[in-house]
Amino acid sequence: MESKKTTIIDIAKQLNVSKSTVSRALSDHHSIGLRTKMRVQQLAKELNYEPDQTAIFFKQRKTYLIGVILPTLSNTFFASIVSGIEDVGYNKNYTLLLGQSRDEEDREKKIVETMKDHRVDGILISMAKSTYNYEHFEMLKKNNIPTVFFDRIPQMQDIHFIASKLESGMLEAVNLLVKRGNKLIALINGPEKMPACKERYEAYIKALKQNKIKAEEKYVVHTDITVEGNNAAMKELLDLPKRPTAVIAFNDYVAMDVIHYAKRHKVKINKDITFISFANEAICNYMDHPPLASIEQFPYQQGAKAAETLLELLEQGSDENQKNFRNILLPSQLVVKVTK
Amino acid sequence: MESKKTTIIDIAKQLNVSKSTVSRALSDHHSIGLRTKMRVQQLAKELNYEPDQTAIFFKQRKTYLIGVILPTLSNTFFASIVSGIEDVGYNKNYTLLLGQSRDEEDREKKIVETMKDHRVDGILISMAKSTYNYEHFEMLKKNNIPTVFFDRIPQMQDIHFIASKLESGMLEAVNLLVKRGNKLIALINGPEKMPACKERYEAYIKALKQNKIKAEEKYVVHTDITVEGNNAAMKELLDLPKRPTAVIAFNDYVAMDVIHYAKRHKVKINKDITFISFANEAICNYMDHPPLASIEQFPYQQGAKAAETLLELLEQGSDENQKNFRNILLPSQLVVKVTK
DNA sequence: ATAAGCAGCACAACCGGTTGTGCTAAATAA
DNA sequence: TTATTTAGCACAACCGGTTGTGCTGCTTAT
Repeated sequence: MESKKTTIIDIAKQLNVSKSTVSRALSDHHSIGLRTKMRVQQLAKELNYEPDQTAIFFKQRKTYLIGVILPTLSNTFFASIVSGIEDVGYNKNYTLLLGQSRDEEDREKKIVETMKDHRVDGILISMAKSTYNYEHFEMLKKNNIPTVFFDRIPQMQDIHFIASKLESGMLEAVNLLVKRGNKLIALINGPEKMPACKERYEAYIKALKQNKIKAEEKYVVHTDITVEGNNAAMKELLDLPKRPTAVIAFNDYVAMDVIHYAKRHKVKINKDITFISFANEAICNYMDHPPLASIEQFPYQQGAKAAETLLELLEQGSDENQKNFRNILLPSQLVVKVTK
Repeated sequence: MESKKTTIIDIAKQLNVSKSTVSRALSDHHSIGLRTKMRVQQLAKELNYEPDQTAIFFKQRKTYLIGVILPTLSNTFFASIVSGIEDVGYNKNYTLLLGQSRDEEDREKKIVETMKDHRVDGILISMAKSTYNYEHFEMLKKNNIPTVFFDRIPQMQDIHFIASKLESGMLEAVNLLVKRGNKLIALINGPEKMPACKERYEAYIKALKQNKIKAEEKYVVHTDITVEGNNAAMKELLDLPKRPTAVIAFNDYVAMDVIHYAKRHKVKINKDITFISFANEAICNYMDHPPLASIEQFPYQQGAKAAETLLELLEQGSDENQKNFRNILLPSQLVVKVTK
């Protein structure tokens, strides 16, 4: 068990050459003679030499690390995104530094600091719910650390971001519902503050308009995404004088709850009321009464695309990074779960 | 926009002091006078000085990085584990380096190399399915990189590991089934090569024995965890001359499939045949006919414990690390889903 | 008044590589 | 044969900090 790692200097001493010679010999520099090259390389192998990357990183100012900051991994959506990021990074020899903000602004800020301290080459962020102050994002800009936001985008000018465009999926959903004869289409949306909520609402309104259905406020209800909140939202809809014939739920989990609730209240799923939701999680495939369809947002692809975008930024000069800001919106897509 | 980062030398020059003085002033060393300390610290603030961690890491031979290597994040179980690891690491100022082996031995090896290159302080690994050669693990040992294995443990001597002990949960499961009058208890196990599979089998045999039930080979079937495999396994059991009255499934996903299959074949769930499974995923709560119970393995806690263990190893000397090997088995626990 | 002690700081080595420059000897050209 | 090139290597600076040692000048004790 060799006690210490062998360095370039150890090799230099044993061979009575200078350490620069060793360095160049190992990197196959032309100004080193074949004989010495061989000797160095062989001894390096014998001594099990491995360059100290921290020294190299230190010298080259490049770490091959990319920071990933997101609310939590305990969420299939984000976990898939990270999975995509890692795959892309792996192929280009980048390693992920991971931090969960837990949706807390302070923790997010501290993680950003840590990432900067570790001199990551770039950062991918999905913002915490509670983040209202953007100074840590501004700081990244000032420090010229390439940053790409994904999914949860801050309201800032001149940033790179990538997100899923719900519009396309929502339109498909409404089209399908209308084609099946639905005219009273309700929306169970999430917490009003969330950008994702606002986006769904706008897409919903737009899709209705395209189908020449006039939107009615009472058919849009909100849930805080707890079981109780979900049930309450469904109750609200069921209590309406004219029940909706279709419900678009904030996501699959909400859909599961409200479907469960509706069943308990004698609603025939996808007959009396047709359900459609967001995310297209695997769970849907195992439900006895899954929603008719779910709008897939392709988290893995989103993560992969975000990583690719960041890596492109890294390859080009830092001047370019502050110019052409990439604002990428990936289309979502309706996936029909129940065919019959 | 300051073009370059300010260094300790910039400060030293402007104040006409040596860089060592600046360094010590910033770290509040006692041998520096109050006046200079103040001057240095103020200028440092003005110039927005931030120490270059890569230089410090390089000098101190400590990175505050811990590597996490696992098959995939696209799996609730592993994602939760990482979530637990990150939380513990965060509180002790460690950051995670993440790599997915995708269950490929080569990729696992390459990731281990990368982690070592990045001079992580320690590593947490859950082994890839296909890993049969352990030389990269041995290498970690030789290089004195503290390593803790979790969940998927290699068959090696003298390693630290942490895993979930299925025995306790399995015993609870069988006890419950027997209490409810079941005597023909089947096991739908996973791929025979997987250690998790072997462990379930042994726990199953042991639990039966404790309940004085004699195990019959035909009541133990295997699935490759595909939908088809799951259905085939269930078919095998239903085709038996004497159908089992209870089935313990490899995990919740398998359970969902086989329950689905059984229902299609007129089996009354948890009446004709009682189901119990592993993992206790959230999905169970949304099924119309969930298994009677599921054996929870507390992945988040497992991750947290693994991280704590590694951090303890980091705090003690490297001599100690190679002596008292921590083999921790966390008890699993039966969670009853259906109360009526 | 002088020696001893200590506060306060500078100098330099070090971590392990990379890289620009310069020296020496052999090879080639004049 | 002498001048010029060039191959092959050594030397040293550098990246940005940390840390051991030594020097200076003031304060205190004798």
